[in-house]
Amino acid sequence: MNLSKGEQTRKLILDRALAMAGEIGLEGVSIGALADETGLSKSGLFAHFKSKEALQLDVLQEAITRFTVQVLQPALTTPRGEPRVRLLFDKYLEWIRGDDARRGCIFQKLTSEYAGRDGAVRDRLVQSQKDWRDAIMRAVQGAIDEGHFRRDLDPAVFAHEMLGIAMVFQSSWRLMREAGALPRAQAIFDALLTRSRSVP
Amino acid sequence: MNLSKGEQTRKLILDRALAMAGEIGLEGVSIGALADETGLSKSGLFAHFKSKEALQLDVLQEAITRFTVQVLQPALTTPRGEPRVRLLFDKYLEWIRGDDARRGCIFQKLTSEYAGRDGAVRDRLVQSQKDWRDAIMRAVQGAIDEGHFRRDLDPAVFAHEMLGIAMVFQSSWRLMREAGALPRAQAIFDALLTRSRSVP
DNA sequence: GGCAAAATAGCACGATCGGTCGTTTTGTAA
DNA sequence: TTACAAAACGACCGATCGTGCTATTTTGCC
Repeated sequence: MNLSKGEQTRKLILDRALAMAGEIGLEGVSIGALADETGLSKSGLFAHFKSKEALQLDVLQEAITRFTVQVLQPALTTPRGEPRVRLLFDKYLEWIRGDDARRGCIFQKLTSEYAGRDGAVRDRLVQSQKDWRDAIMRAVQGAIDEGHFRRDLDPAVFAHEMLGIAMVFQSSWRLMREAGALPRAQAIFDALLTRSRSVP
Repeated sequence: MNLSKGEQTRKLILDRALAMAGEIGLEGVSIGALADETGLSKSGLFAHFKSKEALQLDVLQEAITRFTVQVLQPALTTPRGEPRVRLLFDKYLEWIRGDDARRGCIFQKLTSEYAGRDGAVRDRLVQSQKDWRDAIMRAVQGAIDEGHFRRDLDPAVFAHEMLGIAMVFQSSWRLMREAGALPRAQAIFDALLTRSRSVP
């Protein structure tokens, strides 16, 4: 084990904080509740961060890192073109579905939470969302270059539509708890792919 | 004036609470801050509601009422078919854009806020969102019946796509603050209309 | 104008908020 | 094993949280 005790604890804190933020929002993650969750004392936990905003930024950064590993990196080892676009969407839906620990897409939560605020957290969030959309657009442009997609397809429009499908899926799945949310999202994305393909 | 003093004050409270909820969320609207905002004392304000949850439900109901007036009712006086669908979308974008007092779609905020919770507020929110989607689907079905839209068009899919366009618009407009968000959303919706029309 | 009812204010409560101390325990390297 | 630094602790700060209870003011009706 090459992690010092402090780094271990810090990882644990961020893990729990991420789970909490996914349920009650980032502002809602209080130091006291987080201390209870991790089994630390309030002051002991707080010592790892200079302020609550610094904690929030670290939590957001942790989410960005996990998103990169879980969604973006697998795409790099997938053939350029439509397969890569398709994989990005599939991994994105997986991310939104989450697991036992992390339920729902935390970025969507933070988007609503920080849309009306200012500050470092919002700035970092905006940047991450732009990066994500750019990654989609690059993959789409790749599919155009490969001849999979129509030459007159606008990557920005494709990205917009793909994000829309995912956002409604998140709403249907998490808030409404509809069983048919996933297949419907996949079907609509299939239709988007179909009308994006170049005519043979 | 046919409103009693209490009803007047109550309207004022709900108005300010709605504005606050749009910025910091419904859970974030504290009694104390709301009292300052309205010029009332904390206890004086609290006397209008039995609990904070009751206040939250009343605020949500007020939002639903305003949405009905601003988006749904205008559609009833618009010709059935594609014009009515188009107007629903336009009014919806207007609602999302909001005005000086109410910025952003409060339902989207509440969707993220209450996706992981349980209780009366979530239940009411889910119902309102289902009602809204049903309204879209009815309008689309009307356009199919009028012969404007393809017979094999799935109203649920159309509603899903329309909601997606609006949600990404909200994100682009409110969080990212992109100037081109509105025309892009309108262009994508135009494309959705085009491919939904019946071939003449 | 008087009077009941409604509306609002004042005050206090236990809990929790983010944050700061000084102190004690624990990990680690010599 | 000892010495020192890192980590965690408990107590405490002023402020605010939601929510009671009791006065006091304001309103609307006869």
